[in-house]
Amino acid sequence: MPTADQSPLILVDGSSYLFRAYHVPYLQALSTADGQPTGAITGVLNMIRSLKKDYPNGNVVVVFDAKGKTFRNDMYAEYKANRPPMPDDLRSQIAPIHDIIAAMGLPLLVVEGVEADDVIGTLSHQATALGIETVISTGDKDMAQLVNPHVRLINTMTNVEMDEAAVIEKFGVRPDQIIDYLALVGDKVDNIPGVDKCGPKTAVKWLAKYPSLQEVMAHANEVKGKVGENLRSALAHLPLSYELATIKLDVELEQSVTELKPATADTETLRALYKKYELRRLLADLDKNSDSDEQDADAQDTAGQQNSPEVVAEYDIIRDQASFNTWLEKLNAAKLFAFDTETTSLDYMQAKLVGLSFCVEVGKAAYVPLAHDYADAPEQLDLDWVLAALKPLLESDSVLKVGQNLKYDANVLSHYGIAMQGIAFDTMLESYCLNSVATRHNMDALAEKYLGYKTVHFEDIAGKGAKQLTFNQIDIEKAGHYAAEDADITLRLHQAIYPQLAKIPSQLSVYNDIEIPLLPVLARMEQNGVLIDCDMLAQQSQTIATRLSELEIEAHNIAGKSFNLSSPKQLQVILFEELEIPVIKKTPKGAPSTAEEVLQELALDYPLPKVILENRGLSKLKSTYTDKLPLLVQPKTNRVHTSYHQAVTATGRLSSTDPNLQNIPIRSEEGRKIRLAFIAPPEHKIVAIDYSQIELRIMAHLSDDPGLVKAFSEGKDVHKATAAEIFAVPLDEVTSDQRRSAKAVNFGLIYGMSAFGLAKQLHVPRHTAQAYMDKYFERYPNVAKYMDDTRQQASDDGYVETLFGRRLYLPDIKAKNAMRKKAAERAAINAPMQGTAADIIKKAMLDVDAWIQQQNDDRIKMTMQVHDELIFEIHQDIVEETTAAIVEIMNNTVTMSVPLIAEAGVGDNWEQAH
DNA sequence: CGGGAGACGTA
DNA sequence: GTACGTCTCCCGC
Repeated sequence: MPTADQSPLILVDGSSYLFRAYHVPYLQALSTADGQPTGAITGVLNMIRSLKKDYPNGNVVVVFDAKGKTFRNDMYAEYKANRPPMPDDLRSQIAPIHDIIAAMGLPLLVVEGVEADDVIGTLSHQATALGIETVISTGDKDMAQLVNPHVRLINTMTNVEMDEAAVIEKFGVRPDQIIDYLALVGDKVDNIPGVDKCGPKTAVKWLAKYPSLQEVMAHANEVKGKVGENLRSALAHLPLSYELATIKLDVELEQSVTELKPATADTETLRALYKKYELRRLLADLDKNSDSDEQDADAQDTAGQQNSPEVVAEYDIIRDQASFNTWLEKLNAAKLFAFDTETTSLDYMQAKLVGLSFCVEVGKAAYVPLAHDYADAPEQLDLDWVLAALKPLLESDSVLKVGQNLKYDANVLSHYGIAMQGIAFDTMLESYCLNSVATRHNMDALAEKYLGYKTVHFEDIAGKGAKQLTFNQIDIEKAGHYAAEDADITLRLHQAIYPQLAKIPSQLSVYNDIEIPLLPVLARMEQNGVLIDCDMLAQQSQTIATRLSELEIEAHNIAGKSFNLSSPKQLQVILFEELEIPVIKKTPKGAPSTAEEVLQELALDYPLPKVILENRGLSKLKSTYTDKLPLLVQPKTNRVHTSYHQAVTATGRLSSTDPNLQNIPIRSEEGRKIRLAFIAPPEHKIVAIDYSQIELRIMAHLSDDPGLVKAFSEGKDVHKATAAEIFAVPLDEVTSDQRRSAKAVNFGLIYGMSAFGLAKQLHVPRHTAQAYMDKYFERYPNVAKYMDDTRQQASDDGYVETLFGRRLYLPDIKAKNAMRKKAAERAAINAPMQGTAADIIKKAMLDVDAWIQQQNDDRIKMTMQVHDELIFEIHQDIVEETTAAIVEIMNNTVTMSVPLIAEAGVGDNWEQAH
């Protein structure tokens, strides 16, 4: 039985047929006895009927233009200005058509502000992304721009089908050149200006010589004769014509393509409507077929419940060349397939490939075991042979892949000489962009949330703990089911999540324009790794160890007994019970706190806290950094390779683990020394470039506060400027203490602070902190307004957004618990700033990486990202010009109402580079 | 052996 | 006051 996913999508351009049917002479004559014209109704309905006959499996969706102006009128007031208003006898037929289509149970879309073309473009674009075949039924030649291997046109009135080859035959240009063609030729009816005297022949001639409108325009001077002059004088308006001729692919729709499913026909309403409009043939059909029609509708409805976990799965385990070749052909023919690797380790640097799984069509997946090596493991296909056969496919840009965390698979495959391309979709990132906090984004959680399906867990087949097997030790049958299911589930998840994402253009663009392109960039950075001076760290560990034992003896002496300095619980007893030191603060669970700030304060009056503080700081440094980092050096590369996690944080930041390179010490003197061990290879320099005050600049931009914008635009020291405002003193009389307070206020604002929090931070009374804040909001009123608006938006919509439309949902914003609600409000204030900063540096990474790729010079490597900072290794011979170029790219990544400033440091190690 | 608590490293 | 990851201790399985 064919699954729902195979049924083609039939998009009907209702408006195009409406006009054409209206002008057909024999239809014009039709009307009801009381004079209501019905020719257009009949024409459109006949056409839908014939489509349903030609595509019995088809999922028919009908789209009409909405009344009123569209965005094209905003772009160009003259758009369609020559069109006469719609005749009344046509207008009166629209509502009946809509009613009848609705009663038939067909999805009907009428979207204001755009044309039917744009809705169709968007739906066909979504369908292509999901691997769904699409047929667009239209009489409009402009739609030829939408044709691709999976989208074709059918003119139902002439019965002419048009695929890519047919477009080339009819127009003489490829589908992707149709917009260029239309812009050059222009359109009298729609009032789109082209090039005078340039008709189809000339446009084709030009586009054969130069591949795009842009190129034609670039070479306008080479075109001779009168038409050449016309081309040159059209240069100014051609971009507009191009825009007007471009069908939108990202219209915001209430329902995504997979949600548009037929409902059961409302036979009674349909009968009444057919009677009313005297559509005798349709009425006769309805009575004749009423039973079977309803059955059809039911059958379609059931099939429409996609992603049902009940669908019988066919999982192949491929161990012979013939079956493999059959699958290879399937993959080659597919526009999109899901893909997963099975390996021996979660660590992409250590992982050895054990098998591969694929899925082209939901419910049908294959596992290719390659390196199962338990006793009695059956013979498997040769790993090198399989990889060689798959290499062209995996490296093809035009065969699209979907996976779950493909960065991992790409990293593993890179060690087998395969540079994956065509990474088009990643379900982990889809879920993350849709809602970063609704769920974790691992496959098990996604399958449960989006498919209601419990997957086989790795632990179910491998066991857990020290006895856990690695994948190569697992029985091929068990492993095959698990692995094939992973590929199958991945495709199902994609079909479930992507359409939801596609409904919101800004979220789709965060996915398509930031996260997906960032994936290979992060993979490259991870592969690059960073160079560590292990000897230096070992020496530091030695020094710290000596000091730690001194401190331990000292602490035991003061306490009068031996205890574990790193046990907060034992320390509590010593400090607050035995030494009877007063309790300053309690932990959330109610125990007396021994946190740093408490010990700092106690250190003024007692000797032990000071010793503990130094001990804690040093033991953290030793265990987390000086001892640990050398253990993480990969023998293969002699470098440390972190993992950047792209789907972890609520706000859009990256995170880093194994090791976390984003919390290497910098604040304390001893801590900073660890950065001395982050070194450059011979003849290279470490270059660190960070965005100065990026979050405050974003606050200035988002709030559009004149005072704050001015301070940044004039390149002032913004904390000093803030101090001058708060304390009402001239700029050059601001004391360092005032500047420090102002800085705390600025940071506090980014964190959604209260006067209480500020008071604690600054060690001033609450009313003093309140006075600072009042004064601040008085001097920067738009900041106050922005904060209020943000809180309001969070409360109204349940989410806040970054400048680029990345959303953070805040379910707690409606919490009954006041603490949680307040916390959600602070997160709401912080997220747009932290998140926009994350978006910006991600975009900068894309730009910088693209530039580095273009240089094609392996003396330039991007190695780390630390939220507002990028770190590079650059050869000493080119360090100056390369650094300048990267700074320039980072400064111009986005344009805001305040300048974005990147500052570079160069050195032999990370410490020097600061 | 797993996981919570408490502490502390970063932006 | 925001956002993270990792360490140790220590309880309970």
